[in-house]
Amino acid sequence: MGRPPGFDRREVLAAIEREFRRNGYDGTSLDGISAATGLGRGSLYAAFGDKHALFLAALGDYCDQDEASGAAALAGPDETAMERLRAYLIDSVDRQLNDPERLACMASRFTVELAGRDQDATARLRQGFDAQREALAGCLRAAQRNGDLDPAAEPVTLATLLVVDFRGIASLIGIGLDRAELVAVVDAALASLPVPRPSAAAS
Amino acid sequence: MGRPPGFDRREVLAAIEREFRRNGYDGTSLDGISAATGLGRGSLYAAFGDKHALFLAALGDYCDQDEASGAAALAGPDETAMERLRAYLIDSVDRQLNDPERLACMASRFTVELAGRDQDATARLRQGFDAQREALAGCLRAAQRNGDLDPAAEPVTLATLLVVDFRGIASLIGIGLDRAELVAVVDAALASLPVPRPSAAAS
DNA sequence: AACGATCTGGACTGTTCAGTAAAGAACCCC
DNA sequence: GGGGTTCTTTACTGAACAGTCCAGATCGTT
Repeated sequence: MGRPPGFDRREVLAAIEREFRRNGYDGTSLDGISAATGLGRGSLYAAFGDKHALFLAALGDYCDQDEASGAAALAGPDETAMERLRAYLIDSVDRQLNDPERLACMASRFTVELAGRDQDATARLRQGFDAQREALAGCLRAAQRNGDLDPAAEPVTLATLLVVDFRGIASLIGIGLDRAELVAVVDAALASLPVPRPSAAAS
Repeated sequence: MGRPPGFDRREVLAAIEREFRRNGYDGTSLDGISAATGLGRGSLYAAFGDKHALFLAALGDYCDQDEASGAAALAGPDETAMERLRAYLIDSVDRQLNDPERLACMASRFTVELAGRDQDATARLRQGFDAQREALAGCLRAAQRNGDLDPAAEPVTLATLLVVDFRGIASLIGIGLDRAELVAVVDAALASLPVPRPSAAAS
């Protein structure tokens, strides 16, 4: 009963996410969001609440998708764990490079902008960080099982290092590094993972 | 001739820098800067120009100091190059951890916030990036000369990787990683630098 | 086809913003 | 100590902001 909403929630959230991603939290106005989504302010307030709630909805939606796609990209058989790792990192570089505005991902951007200021956002970002790190750690454990990685290495620490690399690269793309440099950095990061001791030969 | 300014330019720039660093570019108001510096808007405009010029002055001042202190911390005899490298990274972690608000450094913050939007700022940040990378590359070359690092490794690529680590860590401190984790990541990053081939024994 | 519930979009409010202008205070030089 | 130059403060302007509200449009239900 009553009139149904005339918009697709996912589409609207995607447009909102892009608006925040481009302009930052403070730099984004409700007028801008209204223009980007085609919805009036009244509709936005009725559907999502105030600016902060609106932002959290967009951030949550982004994180949900990011966590799911990351976990999917890194899951698979032990034999190809290292390949998946490289593909995951290269893919994130290319996705940002191919973005029409080369915008950093939501996570990188708002971890810097909102940490220590917006507890709700920080909590959601922390959850995303944990998920990304755990997905990477799982892939590293697979690589260890396959003999591609020193079994004595601590997967969580190395996974943290990879997230650090991931975020650092996302930050620095905006400064003008070209694809070749970025790929070289990714390869250097992967090449530097501890190889198995010679005594413990691989299968 | 005429009345001299009643403030210390460096002090004022430091206060302005902190204000921008805490609130971001869009989140910083001239009222806030006025309160933080004790100067009226008129004085600020007369001394530095508009908000953008004011920001660039603070950013430039920060970068100048950062580049100088980084180069100084990484310069020294070949024998202790690896120690300097570790001290440099640990030191940057501690400085941010000890910051009363755990604010990320100017470079990390504004590379994310202003890339692709503020050409002047991006250019200055790029210059800072190049300086940091070159200082790190110099230290890596020293380590190579001392036999601590594979002489076949490309110092600039590894230096880029270290800047990536540096920026990534700066981003992630805000998310709540504790010091032990961060130190472990720094050590993992350093441990993973390519060691010399066994055939080429050190001096 | 008419009702009522829900959605929609524009108008409105009070606040804050960046930037300007002018009046007043402080200082150096002569 | 006076004059002129520079600094400092305050008040002001027009625009943009977040958030609210309501009249009208739209659709499922009966």
